Amino acid sequence: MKIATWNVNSIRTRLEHVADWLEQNPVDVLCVQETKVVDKDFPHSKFEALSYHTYIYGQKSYNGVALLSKKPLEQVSTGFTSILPELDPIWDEQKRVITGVIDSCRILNLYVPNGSEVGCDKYEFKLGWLTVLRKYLQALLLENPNICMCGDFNIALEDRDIHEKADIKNHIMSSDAERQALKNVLELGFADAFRKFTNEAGHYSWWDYRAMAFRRNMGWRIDHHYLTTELYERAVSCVIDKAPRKLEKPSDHAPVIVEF
Amino acid sequence: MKIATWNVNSIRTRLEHVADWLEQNPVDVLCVQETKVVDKDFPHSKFEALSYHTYIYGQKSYNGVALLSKKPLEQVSTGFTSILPELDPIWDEQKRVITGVIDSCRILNLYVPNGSEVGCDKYEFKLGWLTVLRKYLQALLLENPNICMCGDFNIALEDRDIHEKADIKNHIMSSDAERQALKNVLELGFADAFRKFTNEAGHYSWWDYRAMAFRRNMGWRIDHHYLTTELYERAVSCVIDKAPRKLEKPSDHAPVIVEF
DNA sequence: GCAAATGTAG
DNA sequence: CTACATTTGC
Repeated sequence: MKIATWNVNSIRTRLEHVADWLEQNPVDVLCVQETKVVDKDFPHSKFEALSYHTYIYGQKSYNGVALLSKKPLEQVSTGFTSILPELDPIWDEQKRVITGVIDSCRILNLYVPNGSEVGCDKYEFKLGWLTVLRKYLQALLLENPNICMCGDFNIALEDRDIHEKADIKNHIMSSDAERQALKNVLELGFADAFRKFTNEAGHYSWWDYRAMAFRRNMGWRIDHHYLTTELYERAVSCVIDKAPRKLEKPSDHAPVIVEF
Repeated sequence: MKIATWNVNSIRTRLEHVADWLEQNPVDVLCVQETKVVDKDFPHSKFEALSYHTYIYGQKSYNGVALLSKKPLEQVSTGFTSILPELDPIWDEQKRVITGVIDSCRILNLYVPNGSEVGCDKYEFKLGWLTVLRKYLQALLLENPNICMCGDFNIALEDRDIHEKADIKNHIMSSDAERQALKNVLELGFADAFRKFTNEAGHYSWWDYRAMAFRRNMGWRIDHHYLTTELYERAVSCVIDKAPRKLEKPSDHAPVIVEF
């Protein structure tokens, strides 16, 4: 089974890129982030024409996630509160979480808050969101031993995941508190699929639009597949496809594909 | 000699349309309105590559006029105040006037204010601007017996120049005061080149982007060539080229070409 | 309906 | 650097 994750930075603007990529890379499930579209305007038909089922959780302008799946998904749910009803609804005001089950494997598609800059209100929201994610996963794990948690985490967990080694501790996406908050999540029993196969630095999934970052390979590896033990054992590959980032008007992220 | 006028609604957005059109229609002078660009950002090189000289008078976001000429122009000047220095400088805050001489013929390229709606401040400004234009022309005529005054006049002088005959008197671009203000200008000795050759209604140069106006030919003839007597006698054709209005992302105006 | 500017987010 | 919303102008 192949599961891909891709922050497309607007599904409508990137519609041709995403459809073309799916035709070339007929993965079982594509986890999409930053759809930036309300549900009534999601371009279902383009993906239905490629024989994909669509599951969406969108909002106006910002955020928004979707699952595109060859086979129908089961037990689809959106947001934290559908699993944790007692939760403060503020955690679902931004649409960042969608999940479904395929072949007894729960696919969890996340768009973790960016956090803007270390110490600001959005940064605190990001850290809080990750503690909510931990609780949410504890609930999921009770029912689902096999979870593929993927998406745009907006965190580079290790220095080898970042091109720039200077001032990492004060930078958003690599500060100690962010890394620790993510480690606290992973400690529930998740491992990084990409690092099962590749140990070197220099592999990234996101390059800022500014300063010709892609041409200079000044990137960050912030899009991940975190797998529970059995799935991690079964994993046979995890690769970043830089090709779509080279197209005209690309997303700033590249798709990442795991096979298990 | 062929002189064209075309409100391009942003020279940068329409750069390919205008360059392609000039290649297909190598007129001697193209008078451009609504360039919407400051002088330092005008795309000179595109037109120089087509062997055109460029003379510009632009501003940020709004208005802006340009002359594109195969042969160098002489006595180029911009704004009313360069000819009428005693004039209140408010009349040149908006960049709407550029002129130059070729083969003893003065080409005057105008972007007359739109006026928004009858009776408002902008409407009064439009009427005032036309009285200033009259004074400006009186000065020009002292030196130049042959003047081709063209551009976007934002006035349809006769009912046959408008698709819609209802409520014309209260509509911007066809109110009595606007028509009279323009007639007062023309009375200095100008005649409408287009009407030398075509008497029927149904010929327009502008169609609103809204309500599928072009598809329904709900247009207005507001882009004109007004010629002094000798030029009018020499004129051999005056045609509206609707082809560019049919392209993807067109200007709302079509070019109009006079030959004399 | 379009184009441009501004502001926000990333 | 890019995407989207909003405002202004036509």
